[in-house]
Amino acid sequence: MSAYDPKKIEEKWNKKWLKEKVFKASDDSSKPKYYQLETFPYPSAAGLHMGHPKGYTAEDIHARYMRMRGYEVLYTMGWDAFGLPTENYAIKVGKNPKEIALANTDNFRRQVQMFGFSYDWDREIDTSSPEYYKWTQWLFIQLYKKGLAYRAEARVNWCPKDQTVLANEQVIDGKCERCGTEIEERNMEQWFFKITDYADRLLTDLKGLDWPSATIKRQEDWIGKSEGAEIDFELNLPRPKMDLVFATNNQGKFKRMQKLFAAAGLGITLKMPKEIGIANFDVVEDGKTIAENAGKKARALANLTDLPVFADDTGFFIAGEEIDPVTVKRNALGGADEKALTVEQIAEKMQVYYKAIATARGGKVDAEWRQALCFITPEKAVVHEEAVRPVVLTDERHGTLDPSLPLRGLYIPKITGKYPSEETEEEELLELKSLMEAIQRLFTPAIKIFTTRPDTLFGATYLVLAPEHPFVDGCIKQKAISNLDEVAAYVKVSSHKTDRMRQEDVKDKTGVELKGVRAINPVTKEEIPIWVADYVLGSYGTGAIMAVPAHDERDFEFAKKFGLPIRKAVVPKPLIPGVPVVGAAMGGAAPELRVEEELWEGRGDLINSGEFTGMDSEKAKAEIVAFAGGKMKTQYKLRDWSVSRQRYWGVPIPMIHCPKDGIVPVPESELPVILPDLENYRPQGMPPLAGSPAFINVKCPQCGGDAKRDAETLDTFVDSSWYFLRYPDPHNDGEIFDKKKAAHWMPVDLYVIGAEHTVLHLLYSRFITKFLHDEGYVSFVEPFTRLKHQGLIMAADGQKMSKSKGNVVNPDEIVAEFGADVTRMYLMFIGPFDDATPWDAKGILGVERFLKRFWKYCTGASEAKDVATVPSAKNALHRTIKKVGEDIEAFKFNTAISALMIFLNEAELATPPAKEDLSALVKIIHPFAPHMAQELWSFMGNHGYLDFEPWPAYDPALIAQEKITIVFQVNGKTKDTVSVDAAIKEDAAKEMALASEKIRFAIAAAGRSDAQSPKRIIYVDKKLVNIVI
RNA sequence: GCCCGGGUGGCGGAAUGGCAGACGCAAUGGACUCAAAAUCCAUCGAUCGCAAGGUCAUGAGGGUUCGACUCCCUCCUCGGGCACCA
Repeated sequence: MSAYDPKKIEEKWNKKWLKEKVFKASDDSSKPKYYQLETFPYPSAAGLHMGHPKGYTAEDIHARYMRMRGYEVLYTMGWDAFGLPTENYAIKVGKNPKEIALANTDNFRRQVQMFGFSYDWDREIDTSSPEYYKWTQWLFIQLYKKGLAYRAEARVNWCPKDQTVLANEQVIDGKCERCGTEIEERNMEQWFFKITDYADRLLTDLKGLDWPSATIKRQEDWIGKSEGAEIDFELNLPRPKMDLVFATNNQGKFKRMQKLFAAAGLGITLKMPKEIGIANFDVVEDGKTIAENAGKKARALANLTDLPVFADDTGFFIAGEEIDPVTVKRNALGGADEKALTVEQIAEKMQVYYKAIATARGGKVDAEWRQALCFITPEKAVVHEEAVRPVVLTDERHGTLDPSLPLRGLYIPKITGKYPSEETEEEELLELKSLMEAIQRLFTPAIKIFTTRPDTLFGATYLVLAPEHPFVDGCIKQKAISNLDEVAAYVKVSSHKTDRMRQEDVKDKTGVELKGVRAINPVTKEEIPIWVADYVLGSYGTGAIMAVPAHDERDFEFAKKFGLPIRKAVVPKPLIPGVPVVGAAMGGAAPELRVEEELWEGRGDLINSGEFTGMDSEKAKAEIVAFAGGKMKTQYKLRDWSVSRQRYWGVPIPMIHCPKDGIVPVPESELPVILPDLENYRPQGMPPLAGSPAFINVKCPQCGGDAKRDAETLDTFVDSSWYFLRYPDPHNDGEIFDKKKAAHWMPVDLYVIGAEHTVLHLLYSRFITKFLHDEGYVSFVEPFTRLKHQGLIMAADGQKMSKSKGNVVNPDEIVAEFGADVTRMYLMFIGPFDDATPWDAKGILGVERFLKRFWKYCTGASEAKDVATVPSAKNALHRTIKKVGEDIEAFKFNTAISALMIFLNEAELATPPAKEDLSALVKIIHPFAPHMAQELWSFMGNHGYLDFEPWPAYDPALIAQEKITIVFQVNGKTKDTVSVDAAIKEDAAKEMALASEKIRFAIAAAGRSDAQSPKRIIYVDKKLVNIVI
């Protein structure tokens, strides 16, 4: 047998593997499935960098190992080929992006094939191919149909160099993630995906995933859930008298409501539509919820008048399900003729129906009666409110529901115990008290704030509004403040600041007071000033905060700077119960703190807090919120996903803008909307596609009139947020994927991605998966079961590899010099898989030597050494089989390789191996160095591929037979080591220890020459004996 | 500022409560050779000692334990992330 010649054998096996489609994954194998995925690369002009083969080799080792363990492995490759760098590069070299992308993918394919990764190449996908992006477009349309893709004007990040909008996530340190240019902010109309609808599920479903904890943490942080409360601060402004149109044609209802409004003393005159000259007011109540129905009615009327509009709808929540009486009646009657039934009979049928729902939902019949309101202001701002009251379904007026008794009433309101028709006006007002309170709140000038610290409400000494808060704008427009110019100037200055600039001012807060208007602290009833400051963000919460300078560092700084009052509401818990913390405000008066007193942001006991004084601050939160008339509220930092890009090389957005019908999706039968070849695809202040009349001008699919296509393309993160669902069925032209095939292969069992993808790609992919779940396409809610990250390969100097630093190691050169197997193995041996480790040009020599020696050993060219004699390497082999298998599963490839090296070091000293042992050895190195192992396998006279040979089993008995080394210690310090039988017992070990010369010597040296007995002897099984003296 | 990870020989790293430095690189000495490369053998944390052996040592300091790289506290330092989210 000749010497190890990687070039020759690697070419040979790579060709065979490809030609014979050895790694084709079968959709209907009887073997258990295993789906492995790695981030498909962005095929850049630079070719592979060393980080790619590091992650890919790990996956390939795992894939080959799993095949040997009897799994049908789906392991694939594809190209995330759309995107800016390719487009920019194409512009630079004056070629078409498509040409560039094709050349790049060809190069990438050549490179990954050179490494011998065991992909099923028949499933290769390319996001820039119409076959693929047809389904990206289809996905967009599905999201649009569900209201999850919407257009809105928004402040966006604009990269002036790339001439496009970027998602918040693509802005790093105020600069473009791709090109590093400083980002500008602009207001533009954009497409968004409503990922915020999934915020809570994206958070809770993280539990139970086999992901690195840091990645889970980063997802959680990004979603940014905060539990707090919304509290209204009334203003010292008079409540306006006003007319309000009630969106109903029902005279009876109108009269009752009119009386209620009058009785509540709100200064509001309720009018019917016909009173303001609107005769035909009619709306179909087909909303999914009562709030939606109320909204529909209000909106329909609001389009016809400039007066504020009010609409209501009523219904029930029974055992968690919302149902309006109209629906209940329809379902309860089940097609029966209503006119043929008595009122009692209808009531009975309805109650049976209610009961059935309740029983289906776990037997609980407790229910809530709800009245949903919708107000629309003359400025078309929409406000929803709801009044909720528990009711009990009864058979008798005050009894409980017993299925065996005859059914009577429909419901009994809890307070008066009467049917609505029997109530007096006062009683009805009492019943609807919470509703009237909600109305009252709506029409009382107030500012709604969000806080996570409602427990500190008694310490709120001023409010702060974001400069973009509508109230600030209102104050300026209506000239409601005395320092108009000052406020207007401040708002103007901050509107020119980017978020980035605002952040730079963290330590120097600015702001102005709205003079002439004050807010009322809802619990202290004190009038407090209102300020405008850009340290409050308009885009989070309600854009307004209550400032509690004693318990919030930002408010504290602001209060110090502008001389605002600071009042303590919480003091730290006393260390000894009952004894107050020294320095805390004691003994009553003097709630005002001096500025130099420190702030306390932690939990504690309430002070200066009226009836809540003395309570634990955490426990007081909910009670204070209720007391202040606020409500608990959960906020998320997560924002909707902006997906429009004003560039060429991406997926065209499959939407049509019709002057008559508005936005109309391209009919699904007309997909894909092909990205056309353009003469000029450079961005020039507008999306390149807008410059192509042939593309843009189109007939509206709805009315057939002239319309225009959307000229923007999709963020490439959309392409990659579903690609893992395409591999199970990559060539399907009739649907996005076959549900059965997806159900068979998904979810992905193992996903290896770079640490840079821990937020966006994962979040987006999880969102799309959940959406497809909700649409019934997949049954699971999380796409990736187990996740691993590969650490970077750094340059030899410990720096990141970069072209500009000239420290890049080129995979082509390394493979040409050492071969793919050596390169693969060194990438795995270099350090722990998820650590960033520097490339050591000399270090690879060690792996090369090892593989050469391994080759020699297996081909019989190495002679047994005369230096020492190790009778058999069999025990060591079985120990190694165990170790290598366990390490592959745990992604500890460096120690797996080290175990193989240790084995060879020992085996070379032993007698030549038996054939079966040699076979096992070749099998366990195969995942790491598959070309060499396969060549050895065939040299040993075998046919077929190692990938389908079973992974060798180890014999635990052989491992147990091995001698073990046991340690003797005196006072925890090792004094002697002996090799003993693995089956050694405690008594024997202790005896041996006490008999040891070295131990006796050590005991004597420790000054106990009087040979007194040890205080204690500690025995750890198969490890040590420790003699304590 | 806050949150997460790290810090072990000249270097990459191993050991997750039980022999610190596995495995590999580099280095030194030797064998082979006319010579070099390749290969093979030996040494290889510091320190004291002729030696046997001792002492010190896992960023620093404290603690828990029979025993700590490993667990706890304080601090230093490097890397990454978030950054006025109320």
